Amino acid sequence: MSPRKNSAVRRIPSSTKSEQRIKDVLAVARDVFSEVGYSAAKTTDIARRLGISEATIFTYFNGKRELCVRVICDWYDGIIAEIETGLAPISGTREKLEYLIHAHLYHLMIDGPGLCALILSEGRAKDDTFANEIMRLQRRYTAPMMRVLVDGVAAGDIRDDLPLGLLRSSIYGPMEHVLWDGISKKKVDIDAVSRQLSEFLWQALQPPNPRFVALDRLQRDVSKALERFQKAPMGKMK
Amino acid sequence: MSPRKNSAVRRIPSSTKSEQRIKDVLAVARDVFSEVGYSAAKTTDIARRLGISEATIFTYFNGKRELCVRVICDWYDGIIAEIETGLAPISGTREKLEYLIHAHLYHLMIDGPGLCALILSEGRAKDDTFANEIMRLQRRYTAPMMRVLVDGVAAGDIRDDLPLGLLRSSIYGPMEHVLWDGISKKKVDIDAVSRQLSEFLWQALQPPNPRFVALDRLQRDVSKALERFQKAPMGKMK
Amino acid sequence: MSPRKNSAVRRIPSSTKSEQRIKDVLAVARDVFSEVGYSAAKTTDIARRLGISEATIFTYFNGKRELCVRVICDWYDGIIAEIETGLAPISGTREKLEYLIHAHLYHLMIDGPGLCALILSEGRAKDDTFANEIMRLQRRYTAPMMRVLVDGVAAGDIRDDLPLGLLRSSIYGPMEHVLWDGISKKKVDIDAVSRQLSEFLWQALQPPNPRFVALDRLQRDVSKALERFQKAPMGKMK
Amino acid sequence: MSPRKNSAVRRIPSSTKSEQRIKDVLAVARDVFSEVGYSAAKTTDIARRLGISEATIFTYFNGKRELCVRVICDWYDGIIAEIETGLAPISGTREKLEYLIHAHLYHLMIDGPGLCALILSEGRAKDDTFANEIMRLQRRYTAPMMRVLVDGVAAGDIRDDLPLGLLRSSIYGPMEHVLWDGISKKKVDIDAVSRQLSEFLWQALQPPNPRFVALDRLQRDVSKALERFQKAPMGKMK
DNA sequence: CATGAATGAGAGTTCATTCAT
DNA sequence: TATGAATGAACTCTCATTCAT
Repeated sequence: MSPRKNSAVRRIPSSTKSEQRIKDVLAVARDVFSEVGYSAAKTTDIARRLGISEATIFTYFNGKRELCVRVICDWYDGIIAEIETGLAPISGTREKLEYLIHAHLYHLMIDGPGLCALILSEGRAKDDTFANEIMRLQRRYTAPMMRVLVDGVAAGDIRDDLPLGLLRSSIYGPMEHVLWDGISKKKVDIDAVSRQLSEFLWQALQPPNPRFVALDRLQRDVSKALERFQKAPMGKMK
Repeated sequence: MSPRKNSAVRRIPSSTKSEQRIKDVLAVARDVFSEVGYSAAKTTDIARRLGISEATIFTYFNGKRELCVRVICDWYDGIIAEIETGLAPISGTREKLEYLIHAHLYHLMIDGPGLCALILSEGRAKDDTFANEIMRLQRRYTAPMMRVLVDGVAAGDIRDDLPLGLLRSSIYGPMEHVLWDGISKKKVDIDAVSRQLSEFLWQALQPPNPRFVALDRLQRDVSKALERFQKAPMGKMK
Repeated sequence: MSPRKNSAVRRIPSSTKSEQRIKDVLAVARDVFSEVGYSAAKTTDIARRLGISEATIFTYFNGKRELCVRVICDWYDGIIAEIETGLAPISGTREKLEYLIHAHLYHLMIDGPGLCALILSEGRAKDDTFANEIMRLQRRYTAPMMRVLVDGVAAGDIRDDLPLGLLRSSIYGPMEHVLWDGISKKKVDIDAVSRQLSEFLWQALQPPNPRFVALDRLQRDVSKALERFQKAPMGKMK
Repeated sequence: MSPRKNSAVRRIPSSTKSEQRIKDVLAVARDVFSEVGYSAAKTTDIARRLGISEATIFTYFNGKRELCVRVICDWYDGIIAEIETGLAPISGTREKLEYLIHAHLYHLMIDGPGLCALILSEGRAKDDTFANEIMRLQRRYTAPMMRVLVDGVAAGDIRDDLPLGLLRSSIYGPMEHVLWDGISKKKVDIDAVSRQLSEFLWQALQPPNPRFVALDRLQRDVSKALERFQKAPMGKMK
């Protein structure tokens, strides 16, 4: 707790004023990182936008990297809180799913693709102690959705024949793509897309009607058999 | 194919030896870019791994950017060719879908997520002429899948009540996520996952049984009504 | 004078200390550019002579080019001011001419031929926005002389049968050559040379005595006629 | 004479074919050096224009510098020869002067300002053994003009009260300026300019009429005296 | 003799970071 | 506490030059 200088701890200030400074810096840093990505972001730029000296930033943060981590963490924290709050009063598996989809699209759309890309690219920085931090947050972030799925499975609303991880990927994956598309296009109608997507996914998440599955299986087998037959040599069939 | 002519025309290598060099450089460059991303990749590093001088790299490529573009293009070209070849003899909407899913997972799994992230993050370089190149390739890459979807819709195999773009996102999105997960884990059973995923997606892609949809609607409406009722003030109903 | 705003805006130094640094850098840069010319000058060298880091130079100037421009501009500015001040109290066309000649030789002799050559060779940098700057300064620099010539012509002190541009060249040209010679030789007696040169030029600038001109013309015509006659074939003149 | 490799001598080839090669290289090199100056000229560029390998150039010349020297020397040699030939049949001091002025302007105008600047800037390369070479050529180049001046003085056509060096500078200086101006402007009418310039200079070169000189002196003295008088304090003149 | 290929030795520039004040 | 000033350490890219073939 005594003031060290060599390694990690340096953040001494704690007054109210300082806290405000930190918030200001984080806010601007978020903008900058979002706009241009981690490596193209310049501390000079952040300082200039704030109208303060570059050195001041380093008074509060141990470096660009740490600053970036804080930005990402704060962003996650905020969204997680909001989503959890919003989810609480909702009941019904499908309703919850739709809410989560809408919320995800909404927040990422608002905060822009910059942060999204930032997290994606910076999430993998091999050597780093800070990829962990992000992973932890990601787990926390997806936790509500996972609970919805688990509960849905337990209640029989959701099929139990596929691994949960795959389901999760099948929900968040499309959304990321949609967001990605959204960058180039003018606008994405979030309400419409989230409704369509949740319908699409809901259909996929239904416990498959065994009859249908069997039929489907039959159709495929017959089809394959037929194909094999047609390709077979016509040879000596006397 | 023909000796490059597009940009500031450096020297003009074309012999067998040169071509080998180019291949070598591209191979190593692909590794490096995949591992650390565009801006963290150092030409120094590429040269050192090859055991050649940095200058040699610049003899064959007009700069880091061009090198990176070539890496990405070559990678795409290779995969596109393979996938198109593999798809040709397959018939049946569902079979084609499954093949494409499997192929996508397979190739990206092999080449690692690095390239994937590379393309994703470098695809958005605001000002650049080279985002175009990537976009073109991406379109070419997804073309077969799009054709399968279109044909499937025409044949009545696939629902026509959702925009094609959303379907595309709903197919490639999950795969990306799966691949992303695959990095941390040791191994992903590609065969299993692609089977599961295509089943999941197939169910979602079915033209919804009108009866089911209606039932679903009914269930939701009743559910909501019930909820509203339960939340209503119990007040003066004597 | 005000904090620079023109180009890509690096940091914004303005205190007394910074101004001193800027002056120091400019002084050394002037030396280096003068000694070896623009492209042979190395920023490393400038930094080493100052005993500072190369990076420090780039803190104050946006690049080698800008630095060079500043050097040239400052040099011009200084001399222009001095010359204009010195010229003011002088009256008489011939006296003004002699003063300007002396001042030009004096300043350029002191500052060495390096800067002269620098301006000459860098003045023509085809594509550049900075050739303009130099042209503007050159016009300002020669303005006093031009006024003297114009006034002299008006007053009848100076001949009006030759284009002003030619007169200007005929005045500055010899001086440049004299300076050029001055490099190799140890010393040039500026006072003597400027007296001789102004006498020489004064004679040339006189409105030519029509009588003399006519005589001169006659002499030449006769001379030519004679020559033609002597070269003519002696043939059949019996 | 045995083949060395370490130092200067390397030019082994001497067949007719080789000589052609050398000429070709020199021709192209002249173009390139003229166009962009010494340091911006690239051996690559020269080679490419010739359609040969860079290495070939180095087979014939020991380096860029040497190549440049050869270009300059050859250029001087050519012009010197032409001028001397052209001068021979001309008689009359003034006629000779006019011829030399015209020839100088003509050749430098044709070969462009590039070579001119090249010589000017490269003439001063402090350490170099090759500035000498150029100086020697320059002396040879101006020799005819010097002889004209000397003879003119002897014949009483040209004033003898000024140092020859000054006269030379007063002749070549204006021409250089005129050429320099000629770059920016579209065209210079060489015939007109050389006529005007030689008239101007001729008047300046005349032995000054002693009567005129005396008058001039008188005028100046009186003028100065007057001025002094006017500036004098008006004080106690009772 | 000509050259394809490779490179050493820098050049200018950038930027996160430090530190005395 | 806040900062003006300075910089070390890299980075991408250039080019005259060499040398085995």
